[in-house]
Amino acid sequence: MADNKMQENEKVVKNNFIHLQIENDLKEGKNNQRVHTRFPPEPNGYLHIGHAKSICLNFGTAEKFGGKCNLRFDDTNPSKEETEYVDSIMDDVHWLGFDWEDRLFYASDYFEKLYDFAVKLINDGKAYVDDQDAEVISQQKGTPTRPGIESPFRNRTPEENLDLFTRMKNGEFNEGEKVLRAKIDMASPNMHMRDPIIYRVLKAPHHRTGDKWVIYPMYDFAHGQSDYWEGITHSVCTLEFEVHRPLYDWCIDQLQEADYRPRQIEFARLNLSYTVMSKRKLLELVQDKHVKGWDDPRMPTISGLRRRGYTPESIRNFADRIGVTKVDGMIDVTLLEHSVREHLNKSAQRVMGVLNPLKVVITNYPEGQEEELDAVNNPEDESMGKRKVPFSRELYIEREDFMEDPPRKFFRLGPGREVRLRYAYFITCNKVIKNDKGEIVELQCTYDPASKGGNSPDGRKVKATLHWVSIKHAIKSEVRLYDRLFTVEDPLSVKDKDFKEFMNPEAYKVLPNCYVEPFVSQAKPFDHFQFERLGYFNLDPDSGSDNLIFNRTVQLRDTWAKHNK
RNA sequence: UGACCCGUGGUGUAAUUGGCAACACAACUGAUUUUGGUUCAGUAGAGUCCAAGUUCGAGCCUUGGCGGGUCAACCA
Repeated sequence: MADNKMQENEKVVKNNFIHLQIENDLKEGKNNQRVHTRFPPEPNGYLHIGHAKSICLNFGTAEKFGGKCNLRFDDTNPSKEETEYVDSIMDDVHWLGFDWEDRLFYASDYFEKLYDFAVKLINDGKAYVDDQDAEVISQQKGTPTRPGIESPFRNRTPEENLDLFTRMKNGEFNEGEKVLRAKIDMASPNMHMRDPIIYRVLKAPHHRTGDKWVIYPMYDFAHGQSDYWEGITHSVCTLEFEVHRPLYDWCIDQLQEADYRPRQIEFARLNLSYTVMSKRKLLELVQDKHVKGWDDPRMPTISGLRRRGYTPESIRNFADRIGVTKVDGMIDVTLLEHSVREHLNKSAQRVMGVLNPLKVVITNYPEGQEEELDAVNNPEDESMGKRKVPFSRELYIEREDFMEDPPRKFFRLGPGREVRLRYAYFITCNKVIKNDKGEIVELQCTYDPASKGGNSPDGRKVKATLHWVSIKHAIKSEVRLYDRLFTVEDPLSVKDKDFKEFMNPEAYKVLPNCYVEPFVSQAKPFDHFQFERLGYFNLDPDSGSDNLIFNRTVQLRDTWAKHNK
């Protein structure tokens, strides 16, 4: 009883400072007790693990308070945005396990309303058309420590402004020739309040509106209004928008019909050790073909992680574990890796595989004889059942599992040693056969028929249990092994130009001659398996029967090194 | 020499809103184990950036320092 309650409590999403603020707003009766969030990606790339944090936060928060969460594409810059990205983003959000139902929006849905709103600002004398070019405007803006100076076009009449803005809309001006600016305060200590540009001429086709528009609103001008029109109550974004908040609020203030106020709340974006997350850099990796695409398993994108073998549950658990604060820190990847291991350890089927085969002949096992042995699919979950594994005279074991001259703490096979073949028999190594080059090519062993299933009736113990496959029955397969893409612990410290120098050359390896149990061939894409001492793997959905080995390798290698000291 | 934000073990988050700092990851030790996995038991590690102040009592409040971050795109 008490235990049940404890477990329930553990499942409840951890409170964070945003939840506390919302509870407070609710207590004060704000927004008619509504909680409505949104996830607003710009469709200019694939979503990555950092976005997953935001998705879990926004959708999770809505869920927690019985509210709603919209998906809105912030598509106000047609030069960078593509439909491919829109599609992938929708796939990824769904895959993570969240649903916007019928609340799919685009900032481009509001182009008309945004235009009308800009006209209203002009009529109110709160916006003006500036004829100066980007460089001049930038210079007049001043610096963070020095106030700006006013544009000579700042005091045009509303009539003149309206005429010019209309002509901007009609395509009479070229890019860069004219912009619409909000008239706020050139002396403000906040750079964003120094007459920010709210509309610019951009003669690029938009992925949804085509060439209907040649002027596009800027982020600051579009975001708050979009929030308002969608009924968003809590507009959660990352820390770098903190200084934009006064402008966000200013825009809302101009909405005279405003019957409620969306509120911007900022949190720290995710920084992960050994992980490059900048969209610009990821795009570069894709464009320069350092990886095979946005969903390459080496990428920190959600689709990359998915192909890498990560489960949605594990990513959601990770997001919950790291919490939400305004502290700009660096989270250790091991926490992410722990989250998958935790989930996969419960859900992955165990199967035997040999990545680097070494032939073993059981000399006292009759030639031509075969048998099927029982193997459990998951020792921690009996409901996952059993399978039959074929056994015969000639087997492969992992080359790493044998050492001719074993060091002190090596427990596995060596000359004269006895080990267990998992689910099969005890075997003892009697003879090592080498080729001309002195390489070990075969091991001759004897088995103990009495130890069938893996236990000896005399109670004899062995120190190691090995994976194996029957050569005749095993399926030969190409296996791809993945490791961390980058070698720097703090990728943020690396200069933009140099980041590729820190790519890990070992991050991707193809192992051509691997062997797995026949059982694997029955698997479906995204079924997860676990190999002894190699970690989890899953079938790659995009290349037929190839396998991906998933990331525990490094850890286990380290473990062995430690024991070997 | 501006504005805004942040500062708790190695890392990330907590601390009943002022009551002697907890949890997870990582590390280490030991036990169990038909995966050197898992599981279990345990150890170590911060006195909360610093300094004053208020208070019986401060990680939480005040002031002043120090340190870090963000902002000067017709990007989001």
